Amino acid sequence: MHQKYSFKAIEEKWQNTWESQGSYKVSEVSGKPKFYCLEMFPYPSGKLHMGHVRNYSIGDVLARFYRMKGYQVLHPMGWDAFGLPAENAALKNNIPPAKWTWDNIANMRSQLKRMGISYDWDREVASCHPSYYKWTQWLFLQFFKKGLAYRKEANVNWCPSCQTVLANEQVVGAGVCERCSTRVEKKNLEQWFFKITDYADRLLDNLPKLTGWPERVKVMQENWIGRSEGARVVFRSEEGAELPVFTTRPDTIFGVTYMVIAPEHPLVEKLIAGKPEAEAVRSFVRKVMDQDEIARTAADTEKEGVFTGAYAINPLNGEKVPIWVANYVLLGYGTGIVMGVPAHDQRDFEFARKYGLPVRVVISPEDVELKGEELTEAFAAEGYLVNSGEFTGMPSQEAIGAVIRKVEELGIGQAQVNYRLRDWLISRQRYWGAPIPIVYCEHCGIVPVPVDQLPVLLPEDVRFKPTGQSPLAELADFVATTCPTCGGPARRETDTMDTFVCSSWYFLRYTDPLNEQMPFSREKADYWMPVDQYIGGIEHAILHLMYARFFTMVCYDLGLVGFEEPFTNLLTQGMVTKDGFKMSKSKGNVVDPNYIIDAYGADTARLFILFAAPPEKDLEWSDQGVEGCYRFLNRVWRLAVEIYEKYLPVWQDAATGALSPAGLELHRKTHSTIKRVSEDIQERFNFNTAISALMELVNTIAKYIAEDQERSEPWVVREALQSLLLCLAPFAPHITEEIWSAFGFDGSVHEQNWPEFDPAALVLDEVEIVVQINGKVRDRLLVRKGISEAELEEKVKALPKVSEALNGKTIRKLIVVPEKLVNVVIG
RNA sequence: GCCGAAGUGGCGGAAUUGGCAGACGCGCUGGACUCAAAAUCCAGUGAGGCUCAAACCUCGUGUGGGUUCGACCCCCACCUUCGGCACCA
Repeated sequence: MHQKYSFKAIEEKWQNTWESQGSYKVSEVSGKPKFYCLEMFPYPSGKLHMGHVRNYSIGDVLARFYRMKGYQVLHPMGWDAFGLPAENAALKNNIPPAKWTWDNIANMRSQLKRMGISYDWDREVASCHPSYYKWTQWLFLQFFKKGLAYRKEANVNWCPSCQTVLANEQVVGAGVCERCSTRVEKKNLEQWFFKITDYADRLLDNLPKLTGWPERVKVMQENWIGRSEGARVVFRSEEGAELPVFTTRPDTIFGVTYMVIAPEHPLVEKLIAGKPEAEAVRSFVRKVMDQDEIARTAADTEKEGVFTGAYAINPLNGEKVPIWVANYVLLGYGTGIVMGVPAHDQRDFEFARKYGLPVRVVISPEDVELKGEELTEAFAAEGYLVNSGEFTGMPSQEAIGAVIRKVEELGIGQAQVNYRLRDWLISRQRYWGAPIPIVYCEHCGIVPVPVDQLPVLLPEDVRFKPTGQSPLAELADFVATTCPTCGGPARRETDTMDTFVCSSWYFLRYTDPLNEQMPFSREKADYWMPVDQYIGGIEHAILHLMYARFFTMVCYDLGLVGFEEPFTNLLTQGMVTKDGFKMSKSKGNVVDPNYIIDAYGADTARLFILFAAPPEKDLEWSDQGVEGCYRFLNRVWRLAVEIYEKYLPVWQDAATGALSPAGLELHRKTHSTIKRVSEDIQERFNFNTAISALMELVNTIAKYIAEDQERSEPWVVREALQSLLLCLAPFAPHITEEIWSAFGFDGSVHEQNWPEFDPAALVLDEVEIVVQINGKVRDRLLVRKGISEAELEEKVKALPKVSEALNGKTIRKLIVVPEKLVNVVIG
């Protein structure tokens, strides 16, 4: 063995060997358990960043671990390759987006290879390749056939910087674009949508079954879906126009003192027709519409409204109440009309007080009488009905059902569930995406491109000007086509699909990446799926993770797969920060993975990033911490060299005779380390503590060989070294492979069975008992294992510390925790 | 405002879930090796008190209470930080 740890030579050597031997290629094997380990595929921005390094290091530990555990491990990598940066780069540098993207992919692929991640590169996919987006388009057509892809005009989010529309999920924070943080505007446009709302219930109901998902991700999805149960009740205006409302509190219907309609509601014009208030209402509506959507929907925006001059009739008590228009009612939720119950809804309360509308109490707590005029805030809790006709006296829970039955009887309403979730807007007015496979024909209307004409290829000779229209629209050759149905002249859809569509099914393609007949075969998908461990950033908690679930459910309904949920276990890794901030160019705190690999090697980079923090937490980058990990690997190397020189000539496989105390301790440490590392990887994902256990083992081995003069029990050292290499292999694959091979051990370290610990090795003859007096540690006692409780108590009582503390007082109580602790309670 | 997560040495973090707080690593201090430095190795390292030294004692896991023989861990109230949602009827 070389005296020096030459990481560069070692890493290159083994990466080449693994590649030429196809070490990580995998196929289906019946009768062997499978493990699908998946990291979120990256956008090919050009360079790996530390977040990627962290993501893929975590995945690789698991992939290598489960391989050693005897699983068929599917561990693929690919590229989420459509998207705006390619177009922006094209504009800036005059490079075609395709070239820019493929160059970036080549660059990042070679970086990943330098990391030594165990991917099956034969399964690599790129969402911008026609062999992939052909199937994205195919899936779109399946959605279309099922009525799950449709076109409609809607008031949609528009990012003026990206010059395209966005899905609701892509508007974040205070109404800014998820990509570029530009403030999003609203536009009325005709667009393509996926009917994700049809799946709202299933997306919600399955959440509790996802026991391997972090609670917070599930909560975020639950909030996003925003299910609320209530009733739809149709009020009527005096003139007879239907005014349906959605309410979660039908029990408060006798407390309605006014109605509110959203300013942009189409009924507004009808209501004010011929009324003296008409002009005032119109000018109010204009004012609200001019207001920024974001400002208008903020919770702290002042509630404002005007009376329309029209009245509605409460269908339950026949009462006539005024209809108002107000900014706090949104057209997009429920029916866009709200029944105003100021006594029992805080928003209605504020509005009513401002405009002097009556506040009528219809729900009362058990022992207090509320008075509308005296309330300072709405009473929104449950209680008993008052002033509510035949329902008076009912508890509100019961009344909800009773009122619903009543309106059903009257034929003016029914129970209804409402969702916050909106349909997914998927069309984008941009070039670098999968073309939507649709043709518009003057005679036949919207016509899907027949499957045998897929893919609709993305033309490459395109000029870029972000104009708010897809650049494809300017390509006459692309636009002009013939109708697949009637053969007449037709025009192609020029919008492309949201890149989140492409990433909603890539995990299925990995299971069968070369299939030319189908996006994937059901057989292969059912073999590998669901993903056993998915790893990625928390930023996808709603977006990608909900879309992917939706796609999988649709595929299930289409009979393409035999499972509804794609990801059994989800690990959301924390950010990599430096100086307390997320690494970013603008902050100037970026650490380049290339630099770290050049200076210390991939093994050190991987080890540090896994050691510095548990995976779910944010990780603060530390150059000194990297040094520490580099030192550790050097220590491992020197230790191996020393063992090679001193022990290799006297190796023995098996135990002979009884071990010395030091040998026994090393043996025990070896097995406790195996136990610890196995549990930390498999059950807790605590790679940091697994690594610290390995550091302890190295320290113990070093101490042992420094003191071992006779070398009469070399098998203990051999066992310790082999176990160390095997347990370290998933974290630092190159150095362990090199040492394993230098010692002439069989095959590749990565193809060995994961070591099993021997419980017998962990058994101690003697255990240290902590002795507490009144709960405070006062002494320790070494006793033989299996000592009787009575004998232990005697020994404890005999301790000088105990008699000293006793000093005339009595022992009140003696708590004994077997093999651990005795607490003497003195009083 | 609502929901959720987190607060432990100089720093990153341990404590396998109610039983020795601070594992492991970084940093720092002292020592060995060296002409010197780097590298490496050894020892020490929560705060305070007492002591020549050791022994020993007190305090200590965001704050204040509580439960318990015993609390970083459980309960109640609060503070701070970070995320998500936010006029959703």
